[in-house]
Amino acid sequence: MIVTKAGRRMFPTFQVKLSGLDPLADYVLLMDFIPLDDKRYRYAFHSSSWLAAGRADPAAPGRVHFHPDSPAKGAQWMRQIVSFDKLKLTNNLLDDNGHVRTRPPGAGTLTYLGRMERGGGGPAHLPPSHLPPPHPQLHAPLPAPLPCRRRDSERFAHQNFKTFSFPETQFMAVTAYQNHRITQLKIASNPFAKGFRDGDPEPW
Amino acid sequence: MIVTKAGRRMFPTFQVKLSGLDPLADYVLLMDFIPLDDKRYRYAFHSSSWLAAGRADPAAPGRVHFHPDSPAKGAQWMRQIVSFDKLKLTNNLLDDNGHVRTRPPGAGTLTYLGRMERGGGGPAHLPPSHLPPPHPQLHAPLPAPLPCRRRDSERFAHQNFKTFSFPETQFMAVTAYQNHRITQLKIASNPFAKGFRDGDPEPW
DNA sequence: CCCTTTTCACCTAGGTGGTAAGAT
DNA sequence: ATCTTACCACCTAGGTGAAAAGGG
Repeated sequence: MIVTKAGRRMFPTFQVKLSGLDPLADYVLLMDFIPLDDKRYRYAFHSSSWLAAGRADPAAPGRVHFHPDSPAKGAQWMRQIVSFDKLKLTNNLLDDNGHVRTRPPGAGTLTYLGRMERGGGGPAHLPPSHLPPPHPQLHAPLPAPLPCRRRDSERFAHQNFKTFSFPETQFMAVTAYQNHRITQLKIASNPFAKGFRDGDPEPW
Repeated sequence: MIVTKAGRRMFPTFQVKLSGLDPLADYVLLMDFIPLDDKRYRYAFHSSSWLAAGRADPAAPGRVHFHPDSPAKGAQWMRQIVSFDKLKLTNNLLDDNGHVRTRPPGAGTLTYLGRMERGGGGPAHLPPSHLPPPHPQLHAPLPAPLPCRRRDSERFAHQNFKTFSFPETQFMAVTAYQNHRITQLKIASNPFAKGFRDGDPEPW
């Protein structure tokens, strides 16, 4: 994924379909990102692969992205696919513009994973001792006590929530694409990059 | 205001600054429109004025527009000006696309007034016997019982809310502008109509 | 040298009133 | 005759990767 100072959307967007919620209970849905390890990577063009190259910067505080519809009833969340298309990735440690979200310090080459959470919110980032998680898993949200709106929610943490992560959502965070095939895949599939397409439609 | 089948934004946007709320309580903010009378109007070009011309269609059920940030804490509402810029006016009696909102039946010439409400929501339209209100007033919201999210809120009505209306927010709903000076005012002030401006900037 | 930031042309997405055609 | 709809050119607003410029 491209990461910028102003914040860049993920593509494709992280989307989930929820089931098993209490239709009448209120839920807050949120997402954060966990480094798969504490290494820094470098792309080796000759072998077309990522090579470990030193340690990553010390654990960034790790921010949390609340789904804008939070809080909402379980019935509302389950009605249709929940899309985190407003989420943006940034490498700016300061600037916390509204929905702009997490990424680690300087190096643009850490492996990340979308993690969806629930509950009061809070510093949902796992303590460094938990890293790296062997296999990212996806967990699902639970009902919460009612007074939970954004800010207020951030007090409660690590209680009454389930976390889910998906291995297939791993990605490399970069400030510029390293692999030309990734670039072409994005150009071919992201509507906003249509201006860079040439010729043959949709072989993806 | 122009009113279309697909829904048209108001311009200028209805905005309010709130004070006196309980910072920690949850509030739902909503808005609806009340005909100033039950007459139908026709624009007389020769006198440049609106003339009453028969009765309006029977009271349309009158829909309600919930501010998208609802519910939120009083502190959140008071932090900055609350803008209803997502609100749209429509003359389509059926089609209730998300945020699209009220307007009466056929005639595009009724006088309306933005009315902001609070509480469970519900059929906030006043019964016909209350029409026309002599002078539209603006009322302010009150704290509500917690489980209030959109749909669920619509059960509760006429309880625990205050209504405010402003005389200066009266307008004529039309399907096409009748008064050329209104057209020019909109073109001069609405950024999206910049394409129709010619020459001199901002004499408004 | 490698990585990041800035700027840009080119898109998507959607809000304007004008205009002509349609509806009653 | 009057009101409404559908379509249009022209905007705002913002999401793309490319390319050039900047920084350690």
